[in-house]
Amino acid sequence: MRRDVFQAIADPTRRAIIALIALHAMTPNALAEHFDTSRQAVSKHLRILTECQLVKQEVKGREIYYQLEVSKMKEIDKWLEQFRMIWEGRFNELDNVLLSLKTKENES
Amino acid sequence: MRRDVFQAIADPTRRAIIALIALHAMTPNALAEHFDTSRQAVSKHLRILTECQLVKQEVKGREIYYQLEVSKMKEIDKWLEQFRMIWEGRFNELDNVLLSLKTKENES
DNA sequence: TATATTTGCAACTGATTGGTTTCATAAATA
DNA sequence: TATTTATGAAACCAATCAGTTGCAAATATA
Repeated sequence: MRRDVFQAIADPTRRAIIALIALHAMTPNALAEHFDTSRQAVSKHLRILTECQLVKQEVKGREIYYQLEVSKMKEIDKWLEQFRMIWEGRFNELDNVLLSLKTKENES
Repeated sequence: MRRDVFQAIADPTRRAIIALIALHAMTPNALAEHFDTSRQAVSKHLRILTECQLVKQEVKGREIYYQLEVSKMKEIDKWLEQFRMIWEGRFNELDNVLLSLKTKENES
């Protein structure tokens, strides 16, 4: 199943999970206490987040601590970059980005 | 129908539409030429983008020019802010943000 | 005025989503 | 060893999604 960072953060519960584990690693059980859904539902969200590498696991006995893969969050930031230039009125830099995007496109 | 910016950018076609109209306003017909889907499908995407105020329309005769509402893109940027502090290792600033988030929570 | 163009909307469809309940497995503990 | 705890996986379900085709309305053009 092809997982996508943008699809992963589309769900509000998953965004809340991300915000929680950004502070410190947490187990599924501990996470589930913060939500109205079942532990299994949280587990499914964690699977999706794992599939797109937004979180990583650290097994500790029978517990699994989930923590945020911060580097993956940068992908969203990277996508925003082009628009940030627009809203900051940095049109010259925008031209450069568009050029490099086009070059990449031709490469692939 | 409650529309959300994060849900809106979850779809790759919608992200492509956003990238296109970020450069200059476009009509649904012109946009549809860039995709393999029907004009009506693009129109549905535009409706979703309009509902969450990511795009705005400018009617010109029988044509409708869609353009990006850049300010709405900042919402994503705003959400990223807390994590950007983590990946930049600016933990002191992070503390301040978390504090203000908690204060806001108590206010509402 | 008759016709062509641009667009949005409605109805339908198969796939995906987020949730549930039930079960299996592995580790900790009595 | 028997039991409890922590977890993931499977099967199922209602709702939503992204696409389609067909249509209606409004504007431009012949």
